[in-house]
Amino acid sequence: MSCYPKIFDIVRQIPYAQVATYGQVADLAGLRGKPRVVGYALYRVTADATIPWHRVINAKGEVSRSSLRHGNDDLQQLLLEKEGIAFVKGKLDLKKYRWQPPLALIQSL
DNA sequence: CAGATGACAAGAT
DNA sequence: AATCTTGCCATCT
Repeated sequence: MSCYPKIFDIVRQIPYAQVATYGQVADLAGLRGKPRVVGYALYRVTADATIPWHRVINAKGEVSRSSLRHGNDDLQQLLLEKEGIAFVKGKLDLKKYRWQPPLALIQSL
């Protein structure tokens, strides 16, 4: 089991109806420039942890579909839509839904 | 042990 | 605007 407490902690802090990009999470987790590690961390823990993994998306504002997921690639988008996030052509408005991390978190970089 | 892979991002073309 | 290239690093084969 990989140990990425920071990443989980960050993701867990994403509020309802908001999303964060991998780069953003990586940045806040002290992994500046290593968004892939975030993806991997989530990929391994998702099934185990109770974190809002669906609120983590790529920088393009789309949900990543790999089909290697829990089993459902549409699930993520579905959950987000359920939270009130509007998808347009499989993409969402990052300007609108992007999570703005607490200042304390930013300063702890 | 070495090479390939991947839920990505930012810069260049 | 869209696609290609490079960087980065844990995990997989």
